[in-house]
Amino acid sequence: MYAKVIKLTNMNGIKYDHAKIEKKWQEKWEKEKIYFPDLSRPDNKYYNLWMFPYPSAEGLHAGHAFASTGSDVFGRFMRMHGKDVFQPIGYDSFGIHSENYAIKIGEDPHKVVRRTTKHYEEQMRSLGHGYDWTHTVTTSDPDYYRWTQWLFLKMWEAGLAYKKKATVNFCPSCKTVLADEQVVTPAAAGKEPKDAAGKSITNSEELKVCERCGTVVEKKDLDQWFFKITKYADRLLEGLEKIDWSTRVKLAQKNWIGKSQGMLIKFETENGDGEIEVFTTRPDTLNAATFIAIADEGLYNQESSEKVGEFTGKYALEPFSKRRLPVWKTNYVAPGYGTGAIMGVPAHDERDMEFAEKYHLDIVQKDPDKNLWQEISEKGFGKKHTNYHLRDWLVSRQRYWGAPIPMVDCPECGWVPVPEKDLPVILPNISDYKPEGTGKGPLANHKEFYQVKCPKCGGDATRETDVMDTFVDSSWYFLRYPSSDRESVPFDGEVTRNWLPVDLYFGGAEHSVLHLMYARFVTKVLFDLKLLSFDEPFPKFFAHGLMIKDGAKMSKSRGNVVNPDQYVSKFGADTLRLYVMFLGPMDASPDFRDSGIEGMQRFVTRLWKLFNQPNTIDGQPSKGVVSKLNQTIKKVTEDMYNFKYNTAIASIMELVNTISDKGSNEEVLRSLCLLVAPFAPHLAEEVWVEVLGQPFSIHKASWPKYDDSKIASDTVTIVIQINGKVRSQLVVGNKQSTIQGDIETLSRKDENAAKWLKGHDIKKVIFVPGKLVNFVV
RNA sequence: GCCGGGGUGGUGAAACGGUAUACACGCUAGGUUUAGGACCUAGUGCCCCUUAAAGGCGUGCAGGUUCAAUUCCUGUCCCCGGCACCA
Repeated sequence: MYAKVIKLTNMNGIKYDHAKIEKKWQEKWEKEKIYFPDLSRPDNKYYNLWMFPYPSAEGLHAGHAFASTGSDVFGRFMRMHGKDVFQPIGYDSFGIHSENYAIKIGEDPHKVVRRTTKHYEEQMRSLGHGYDWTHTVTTSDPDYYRWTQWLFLKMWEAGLAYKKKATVNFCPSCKTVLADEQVVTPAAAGKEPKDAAGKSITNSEELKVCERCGTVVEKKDLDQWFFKITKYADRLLEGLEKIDWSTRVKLAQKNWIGKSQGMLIKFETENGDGEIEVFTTRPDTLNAATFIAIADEGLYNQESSEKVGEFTGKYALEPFSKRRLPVWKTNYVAPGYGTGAIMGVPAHDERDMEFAEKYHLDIVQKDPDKNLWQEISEKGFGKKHTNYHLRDWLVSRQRYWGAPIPMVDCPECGWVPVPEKDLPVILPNISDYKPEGTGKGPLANHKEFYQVKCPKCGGDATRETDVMDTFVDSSWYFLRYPSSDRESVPFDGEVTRNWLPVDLYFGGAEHSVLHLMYARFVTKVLFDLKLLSFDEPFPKFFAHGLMIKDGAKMSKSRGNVVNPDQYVSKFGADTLRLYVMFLGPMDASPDFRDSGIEGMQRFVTRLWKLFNQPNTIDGQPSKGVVSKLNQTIKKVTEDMYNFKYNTAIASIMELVNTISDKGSNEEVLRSLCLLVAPFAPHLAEEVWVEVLGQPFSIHKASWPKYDDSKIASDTVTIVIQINGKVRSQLVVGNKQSTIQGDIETLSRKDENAAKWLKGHDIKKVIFVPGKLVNFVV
């Protein structure tokens, strides 16, 4: 088939028609179902999951392409290792993002989501990802949210869902409450901080804003639904020990859970009219306590950076010595944490010291006494106690675009769950879906929705009009994918047992304490309910970096969002895939630039020409080419497992350079094609089938193996160092390079080295076989 | 403040005890082309030097360990991220 061509010259005539070839194989892959594994046969299962996107109006941007390609490349790599890779995709389509956009353009969110999900699907197909399009999930579909509501009922049955009046975070712009986890620093939100009127705030120090819109949150006392995630605090902490996640993400969760062990200690007030209980992690410093500080909501909410206090006029008694400790109201004690009261120990706590100095309180120097831990509990003054930073998960939202909470408030029976058989509670189509910020959601204006009969007693009752937080939708979606075709259950027992947990979860680190913790919590609850056989959903999670453009995180507000479509149509999906994977390691934050992608296009063209007009040599390729090929297979294979696709591609480029220079044969080209396949699936398939004449499909072919014995090349360069400085080099035979005597002799004969050795005593010789020799003189 | 992750050419980056800058981008010169583009060839850290050879200096900064340090250790500065008056 190949003519004998010595030099790669005059290849300008060969064009790679990416549009035609990519379309051709995308259709063939779908027709032949090569990415649709048979879920009834799980022997070689590999569940490869990328965090599903919320379908925005703008569509996927290049950052999505970077992340999703990273996931897809690994899925292809595993498929070429004989795994039945299940790689599903879906849409996190409920929630404020989609709803706010619908409000902005004045269109029904149902319609908006239908349009945006369609656009996403087209974009993801155009990138050539190996998704199983027969198992997609859309969280705003009644078929899906029916089971989100089912999950709520399970929480209720397990005693883990409750409604309670509490001081909660409220976003005046989104006109809804937020979970603690959704209240973040402006930097984390990636937004300019704004006040309730939408004006930018420049003094952004220590501000807490809405994760969605960047508006400074307010505190309100409202009746809200919570999930008791605090009950799982310890289990969530312990589970971190057994999962393969980066320390960075694990620590973020650990910090968020914020476990601290200490004691609750009671102080009687002076005139015997009560007692004050404090939480402390340092009961051993009780002897040095000089005052009691209690939280004051009013002072606390003033958000003063300086410590402020007011003396209450009361005194509390230190339990052992009965010392009189003044009781102060302050702003530096958090009301919601511990007992909302602390003992002030200026000698052992900087903050207490600052306060004591400001208000001229006593400062007592006493050494800590470890025995106090025991003595306090023996005397009954206090007891050991563990506190957590983690709060219960606030799941209700006074919005429209979410799954209605399936509960009914009956004047006779109290809160009654909607029976499972009556699910889903359909979200009605209404036109007045804008939030009003009255503390009630838009559904509260619709009698036809909330006027119901009590499922228990049949009397008149009121349906809950709040909907669920989007993070409830996404807390269990990975369970639904393999069972998306089941109508009568949220997830099928057998399929779930066979295909879960997820083998590799690929996603952004920004979800460290939101989605990832909620999903772990929900999994543990379902495990306890004996509905799952595992209690960690994602034993391996890889956090990719966030793509940068012009030095800043891509975001619509900055106007630096790159749409991949134009690059797909101009350069093709393969070039774009290779380009974004080549930018840097997957966990870095690559900067997208146009000039780079043109360079990658050159590489793709070179590849295409190399395969179509190869400089084939008759018979066996040189040993140098064989050794380079084996080195490359080894390097690429190792890099793939570490998500260092950039260096994997670099070594493939090196191999291409070597082949261009020294020639190849069909066997070498086949291996090269296989190495390229995960990155450039279309080009590789075209070459594999049409040029190399191999059976369809390369994506089910075996990943090439390397032969250790063929890695070594004929000659090796040995570095000669004198006192650790490189002075010369020797090119010697492979065998000779490991013989110290030979190398020493050759080094002395080497002109350059001899110059440095002349007139010196050699004190020591360090020899690293096959690498270097170092003379110490 | 505490806890993570980082500071390497003009740029993205590689090496992570053993030739610092692989692989690319960009740039310079030459070839090819009617021209441009594309493509091909050569060069490209800094200093000294007409050039080359040879040499010196170079991985934020200052020390240390080692025959040998971007890599290990100590101190320090800066950037990014998480948590935070959480007692």
